[in-house]
Amino acid sequence: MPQPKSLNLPFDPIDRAAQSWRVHFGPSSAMAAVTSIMRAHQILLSQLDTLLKPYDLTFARYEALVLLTFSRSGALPLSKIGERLMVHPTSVTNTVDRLERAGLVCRLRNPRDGRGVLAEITERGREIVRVATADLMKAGFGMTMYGEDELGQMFDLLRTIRVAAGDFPDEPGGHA
Amino acid sequence: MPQPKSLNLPFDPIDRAAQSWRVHFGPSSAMAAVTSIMRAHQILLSQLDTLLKPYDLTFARYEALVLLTFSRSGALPLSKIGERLMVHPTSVTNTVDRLERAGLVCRLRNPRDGRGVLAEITERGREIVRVATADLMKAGFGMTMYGEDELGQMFDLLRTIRVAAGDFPDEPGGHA
DNA sequence: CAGATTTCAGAGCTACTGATATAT
DNA sequence: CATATATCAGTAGCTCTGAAATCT
Repeated sequence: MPQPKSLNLPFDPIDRAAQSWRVHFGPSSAMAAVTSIMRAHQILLSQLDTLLKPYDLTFARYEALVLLTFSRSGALPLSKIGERLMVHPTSVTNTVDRLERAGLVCRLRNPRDGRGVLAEITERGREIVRVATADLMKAGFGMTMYGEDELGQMFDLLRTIRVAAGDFPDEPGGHA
Repeated sequence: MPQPKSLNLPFDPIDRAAQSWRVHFGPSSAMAAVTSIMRAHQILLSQLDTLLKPYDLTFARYEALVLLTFSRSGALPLSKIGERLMVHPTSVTNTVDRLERAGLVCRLRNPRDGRGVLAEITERGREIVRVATADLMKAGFGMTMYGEDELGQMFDLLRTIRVAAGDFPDEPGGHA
């Protein structure tokens, strides 16, 4: 049984590892939290990619498309896309390549900076975002087991590590 | 600037995306939580792999080594390794291949089941685990910005999605 | 023979390095 | 000229599918 299928273990593998860890090395809460994040990521990515597969999208490509939807003109420099999505420049090139081949995006020379390239979402791209987003929302982003309060707690908790990593300054002007 | 380096944006990109999301599609707390998990995973993996690079280990290979350390005989069937680490069988083969080539593990035919193969940690493997673990603990697993209580909250919150994914039954016999 | 374990070949995706062409 | 933007080639990692060999 690969990933998407349940593990169906009779015990929590992370909790068990944490117990062994405590015996062998000492305090293990950091290790348990890290491993939990890794596993949650794996579960979510698997579910989201499965939901998006009918549209020949990965979550990364979907995120890029949505970002373009949010922009006023429907077009953004590749550099800005990489910045917002927090991905490597070469990954952006690759992502836009795939989206362009699928006709969901087209490349334009940046009129305000000859060095740059804009990715502009096409009408077909907008349509795909509409239906894919409807699917994702129907599936609650794979987070239907959580209440609003818990989702907020998770965001707040994980904000700390993102601030510490230098993603952005820790200004109190957070979410409402 | 690649991944490990800070993004240094003047704002929280996830929070900003969540605001746009709310305007365009509606409630966005699930989306914000998912994206936060994705980013936290990326940050942590990058930091841990950097810490482990001097030992020619990835976090996945390190986890496998540690698991063997925890076993009584220092040897486990590959199938059991995949189960505990929640990774695909072919990934286990690959992981053990790399560890074996590095002399940290050796393969043995399972004496109790001719179909199976055991991975047994070598003395050199144990030594590497010792020093690598010391490094990781010194770095607090990249989680030094959190207190014990927050690490516990994170584990508890993420336990819910792991249970929902069918990893293990939701018995109250959690951690103490 | 049905089922479990492992391996292999091959594909896809993301990440990164280093080099390059272009424009500022 | 030094810097920024994007691309390309190549490497590496994990994941997964499908097929095969081996053994229970």
